[in-house]
Parts: sequence; structure tokens; C-alpha cells
Amino acid sequence: MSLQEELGLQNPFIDIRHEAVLNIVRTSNLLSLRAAQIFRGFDLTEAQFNVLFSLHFTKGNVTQAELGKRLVVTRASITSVLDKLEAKGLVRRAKVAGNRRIHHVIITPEGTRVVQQLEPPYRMGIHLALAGMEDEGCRHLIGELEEIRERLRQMMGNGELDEPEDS
Amino acid sequence: MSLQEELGLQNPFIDIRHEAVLNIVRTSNLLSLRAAQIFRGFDLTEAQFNVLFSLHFTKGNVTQAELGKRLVVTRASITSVLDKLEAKGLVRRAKVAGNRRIHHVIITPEGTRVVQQLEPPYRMGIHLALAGMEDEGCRHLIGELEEIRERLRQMMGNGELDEPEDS
DNA sequence: AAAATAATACTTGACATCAAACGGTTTTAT
DNA sequence: ATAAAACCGTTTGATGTCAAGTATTATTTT
Repeated sequence: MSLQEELGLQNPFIDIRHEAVLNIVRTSNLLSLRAAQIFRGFDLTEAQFNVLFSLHFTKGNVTQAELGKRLVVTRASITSVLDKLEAKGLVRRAKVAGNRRIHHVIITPEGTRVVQQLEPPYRMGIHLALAGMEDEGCRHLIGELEEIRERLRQMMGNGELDEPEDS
Repeated sequence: MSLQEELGLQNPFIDIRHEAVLNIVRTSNLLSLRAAQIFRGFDLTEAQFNVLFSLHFTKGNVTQAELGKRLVVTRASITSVLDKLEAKGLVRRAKVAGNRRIHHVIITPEGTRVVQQLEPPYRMGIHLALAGMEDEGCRHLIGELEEIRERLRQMMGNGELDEPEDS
């Protein structure tokens, strides 16, 4: 089904690149929506899942700022998401000896348990959604998207979140 | 640059389909971020731009619910975005004779002027981002993404927003 | 040692979004 | 004609997000 039909537009796209961009965004939204369905069964939002998942597969200690970099989200966002996760007992903040500014974010055993329960349906969903694509097609798609991001980064100046704050 | 480097992950992806999905989402986010840069210069958010853009290229009258369908957003969201746009004088709600439930949403001359100023840099940004792709490559990409959405829709049951409301 | 600078986390205010519920309105069924 | 159902816009409450600003702590410079 084309985007034109899907969104009930009157006219076909005149610009194939515009159509491509909207396809990327729309597919991303639909993927997030599907993921949210899975997460909701575990009383987690997408943002909370991302943090938990990232922590689960990371060896060594992580600060809030590092977590923000990995998930490409501002520090402010991390703060509020961690508040929620900490309240549920899935994560805790640990003080760091020798540097009282930073916290290490640590996943609790309970948090680990949740990730382990969540992972199978999560991966299953991904494989179902991409069941029509061969490995080679996936690699090709990935390559194209990487190139688009590369050009975007050139246009945007590195894409630094958390700006200079002032001057 | 691979996602693994981009996000600072310690291990390469074991699952190529997982990597593909994250590439789609990440690219979409970056596209939105770039778009937001452009919109901000015109004091518009992405949501506000979407509404304005949709109205500009639509002949005939549009209700709020129709607008919601096109932008794949709930009626509640449309309400609040229209409130903002109306306050800026870029859009107005018109009562409809013969049906007191609905409003027609109409772009004002001022709103049209904004879209016309905004469109060139918007299209330019898209073409720069996809400068590396041939038309044929774009069509191929679109086809793949459409197939992914098709499967997602099968998994999710149509994806109807604005649920039954009761009973 | 003191002052300036940078880094880290938090706070606040503004948005967009959804889910759920509500009050009118219109359409459909009985 | 009346009752039931569907529809439309809105409101409320919760999330997540960003931008801008503050407080605290580390580091560097002087």
C-alpha cells in the first residue's frame, strides 16, 4: 500500500525523494507503535525499555550522560526516565567515590529479569516485521540509511545534543 | 558510519534485522531533528508544520478528524496543535452549516505565506540528504519500507487511532 | 591558593502525544 | 418516534522531549 493511499492524499507524490523520506518516518513510527504494544504488557514505555535494554547489554559502569549519548537523548530526558525506572525498582543510581557529580546507573536483578522476559517477544516482532527481506536486502537497506545519516550529519554540524548552555 | 560506532556500542549486532530496524528509527529521528532546525527559524514545531503543509496542498474542505487521519495522529493532538496555530493567525476554524459537530480547518493568507517561504529550504534539505541515491534506488527503498509496514499492519490489527470510545 | 572554566545533574516551562472520558450531534436501528 | 450507536471536538492526566537556566563539583589557569 502506497503512502498516498495510506494517508488518503489526493495527489501522488511528485517528488520521489520526498516520498522516500516520508516513508522512512512513517515506517519508524509504525515500528515504534508496534514496540509500544509489546512494552505495555510489561508496564514499560519505549524510553524506559531503551534504557533498560542498553544497561542490560553494557559491561562496566555507565553515567547518565553516557546513557544519553547512546540513546541520543538529552540529559533532561534521561533524568526523568530514570526517575520512573528507579521508582519501579528496575534501576538504581549509585554514588561514585572520588567524583560526587556523577552517578553510575545500575540495573537491578529485578530489572534484568524484566529484560529477559521482554527480549524474546521483542526479537520475534522484529523478525516478523522483516520476514520478507533476505539478509542481503537488510545489509543493503542499512547501507543506504547510513549514507543518508552521513549526509544529514554533514548538514547539521555533528548533531550535538545538550548545547553550550550559554556563552 | 555504522550504528555500532554511532551509538558507541561495545559489541557488533548479531541480528541483522535488529540492526535494520534500529537504522530505520535512527534515520527517522535524525530527519526529524534536521527538519526541526528548519522549522524553528519560522517559529514552527514539526507538528505545526505538518498541519500547515497538509492544509496548503489540499483542495476543498478538511475537518479536524480528517486532518488527524492524514497525519496519523489522534483528534486530541489535532485540537491542541490547531489551538497554537490559530493563536498565531495561521489557521482558522470555520463552522459548517448543516452539521454542528464538525469544523472546517482553513489556512489563512498569512499561513499560506509561511508555507511558501518554508517550502524551498524544506525541499532543499530533503534533496541534500538523499543526494547519494538515484531515483531507482529511492523507488526500491520505498518498496521495501512499504512491505515492512504491510507486515506490521497485519500484526497490529489495522492500527486504528481513536478507539471505540466506550462499551 | 584563588579564580575562572568546564562538566554533571537537576529544575522549570513549553510542546506534542496518547488514552480515557465527556457532552453535543448525527445517524442508524428498532 | 424513540432508543441505541457512532461520530466529532474537547478536556484532563500522564509521558517523553527539548531548551534554557541553576547548583554543585572538578579541573585548569593564574
